[in-house]
Amino acid sequence: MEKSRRPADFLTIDPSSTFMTATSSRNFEELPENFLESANSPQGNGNDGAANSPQLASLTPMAMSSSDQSTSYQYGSGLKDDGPAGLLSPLHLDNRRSSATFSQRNSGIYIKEEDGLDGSPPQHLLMSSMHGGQADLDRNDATPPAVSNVELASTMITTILGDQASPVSSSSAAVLPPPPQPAASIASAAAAAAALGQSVRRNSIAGSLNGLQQDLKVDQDELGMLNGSSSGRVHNGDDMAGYRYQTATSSRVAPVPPPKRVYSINDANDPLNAEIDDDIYIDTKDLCKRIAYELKQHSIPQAIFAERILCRSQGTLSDLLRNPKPWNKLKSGRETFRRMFNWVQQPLAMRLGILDMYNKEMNALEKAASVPTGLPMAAANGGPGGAAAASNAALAAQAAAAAAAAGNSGLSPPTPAQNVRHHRRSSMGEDGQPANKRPRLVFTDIQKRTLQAIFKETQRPSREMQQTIAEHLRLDLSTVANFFMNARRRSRLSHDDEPAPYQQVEALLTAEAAAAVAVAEAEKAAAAAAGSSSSSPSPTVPTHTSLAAKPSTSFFVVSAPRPALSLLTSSGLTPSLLSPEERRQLQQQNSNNNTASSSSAASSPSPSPPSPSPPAKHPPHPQSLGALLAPIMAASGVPPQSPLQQQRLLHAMTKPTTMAAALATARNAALLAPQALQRKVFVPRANGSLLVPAVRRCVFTPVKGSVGAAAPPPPSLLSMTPAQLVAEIPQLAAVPTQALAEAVEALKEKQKEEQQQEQLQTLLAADAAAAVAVQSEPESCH
DNA sequence: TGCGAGTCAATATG
DNA sequence: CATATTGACTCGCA
Repeated sequence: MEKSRRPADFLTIDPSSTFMTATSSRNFEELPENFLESANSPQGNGNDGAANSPQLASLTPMAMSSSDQSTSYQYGSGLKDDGPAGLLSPLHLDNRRSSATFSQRNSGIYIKEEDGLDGSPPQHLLMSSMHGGQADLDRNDATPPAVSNVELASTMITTILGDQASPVSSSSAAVLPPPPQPAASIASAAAAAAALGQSVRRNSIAGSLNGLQQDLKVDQDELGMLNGSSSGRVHNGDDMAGYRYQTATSSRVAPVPPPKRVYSINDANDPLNAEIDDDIYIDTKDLCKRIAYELKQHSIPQAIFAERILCRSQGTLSDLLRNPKPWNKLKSGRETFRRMFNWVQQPLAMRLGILDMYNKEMNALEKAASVPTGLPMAAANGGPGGAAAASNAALAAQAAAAAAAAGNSGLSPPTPAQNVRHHRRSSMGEDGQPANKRPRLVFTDIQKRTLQAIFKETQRPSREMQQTIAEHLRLDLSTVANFFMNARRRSRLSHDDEPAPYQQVEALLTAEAAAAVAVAEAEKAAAAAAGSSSSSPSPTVPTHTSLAAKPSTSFFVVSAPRPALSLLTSSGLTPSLLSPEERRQLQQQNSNNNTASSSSAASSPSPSPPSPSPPAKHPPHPQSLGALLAPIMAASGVPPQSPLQQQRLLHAMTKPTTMAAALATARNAALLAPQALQRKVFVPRANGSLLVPAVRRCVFTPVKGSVGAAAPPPPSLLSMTPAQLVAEIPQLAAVPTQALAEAVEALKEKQKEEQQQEQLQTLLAADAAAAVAVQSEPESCH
């Protein structure tokens, strides 16, 4: 498995120590349905990972209370062996109290100084602040409201960090005017804390790390205690009032000109831009779970988080959260996950504060006077339970503080993706004139079905084929190209769970399983007929007992997938891709000009497109299912099948495999019990890999080779091995095995292409009428 | 130039 | 209203 990661490089999130705690049962309803499952999966289980890989690092659990002491707190110094670059140095805190200690010892952000930033060696700052109260804040149903802690915590922070923060000067805390309100003091404290972290990082104050850690240790312990017991409140009971006030104050305080949303590519001041060592492997899956949890926990809308933390759109975030690519597969996309990671590493107050900071920034930018500045998260704090309100009050204050800090500490907006669109095509013209805002194209059902069906057959159709498709579906070529591009990528994405290396294989979709098996069957039959193979081949490795010695001469199939049959019949690869309703509609619509309708009314809509510009190049093929099958039946001698069987046959026949496969399918389909499709066969890969049975796809691995000198064998022979071919056609004995094999493969390829094209024609023709009918709606495709 | 990656942002959907 | 979907766009790379 390529997924196997070097333990040392595996940075995962320990669900058990983060949101998978006894925190509260109420949380579970907000968690992904498979949350427990996944959280306890080996991959996601920090404990397991920790056990197996002592260097495995996990996300710091924050805002969590748990008696679980066995966190995957593995920021061992050995995590990295490149000396000073030891990312993620551990925060060694004692565990006096379970909840507080737990979060304490795991909290802190780990920032790696960039090597080239200031010339100093990479340094790592362990910044941690008032998250002592996080546990309580989050555990709002199990702990008395931790309210006044804010003040105490702030004081504490100020005391502990203030003096270190002061030297920061340059960009952050020093800029802060004396806060006029008590709340502001909190803000300044937080600002100091934040600034400290940044300054430390910025200045690479490596030496201060140890001392700071010590201080933080004490600080956190105390904070934790304080937070866990006190009940006062800095201000009155109006959390949001206080918060808003704070926000407003900080806004005033920081007369920073509306920071044009200019993105710094790499702002060293931004903790979210903290570098993550290349050797670190972030478990994006867990990260996303964690993020999703955090967002829900604090009622942070995706849009807010996406825009203010990640500088991405809501849709992007949603997509990432739902379909995170493995870290090792990410390229520039790591940036986004890195920010997520860094954000989640922050103390709770900081996390929320940053959000607010960006919020304010945005407000200033957009002059959205109507937009309340309050915390986006749990603003109304309808959060479950009254305790939540209380704790969130404290939280809000902290957040406000952090916000103030962040807002004045030079925190920069997120780093933009290198390839984000910088100019929206839908840009409003001057004076709000809605510039040519072409409505977004939405494929019609027919278009989509057709495209998807084709995609199943050919993930990468040739340019010509795309052109044909575009013509038939009345779409732009670019649209078709985009579709396949997107489909490929998203298909790839959705299959990321599968063994990646195998995806490099010329992967063909499910229905091929039938043909694949048929091929095997045909081979077997041929072999038997030729009398060459004395004994029946192994059920799992049909006919290929002798092929091990010459793997290049043949192909195997990997795992005929279980769902093959059902997919075969439902994949829509029938002459019509229409639903029954659609068929009815079309039959009605076409009843007028539909004179020579196909014989099979049930499955064949009128193929004659009444379009003004019919695709002359590709005249429709009024073929019914029966008509399509007839030749096959005749050729194979297979008696008429049930409709379902016919569909299977047709499907198999139209697969982009070889005609041999189709014929073999036809010949054997009747004999093939559904179980037959579950047989396992194997594909010898160049790298020796094999697909596992669970793989959904059936894979052919045709041998690449030049066309040999051998005469083209009949289609049904293409599925044979050279030995079988020779047995079948003695004349071929003179042909070298290798040449024979190559010739066969070349022919297969050729036939495959031809059939793809034919199939496409059929497909398109069959749906032409429907497509036209549907597309003739006012929407028009282009 | 074509493709893939990463996104945006309009729309769907719940 | 929040989240999910998805066609199209931009950028980097081979």
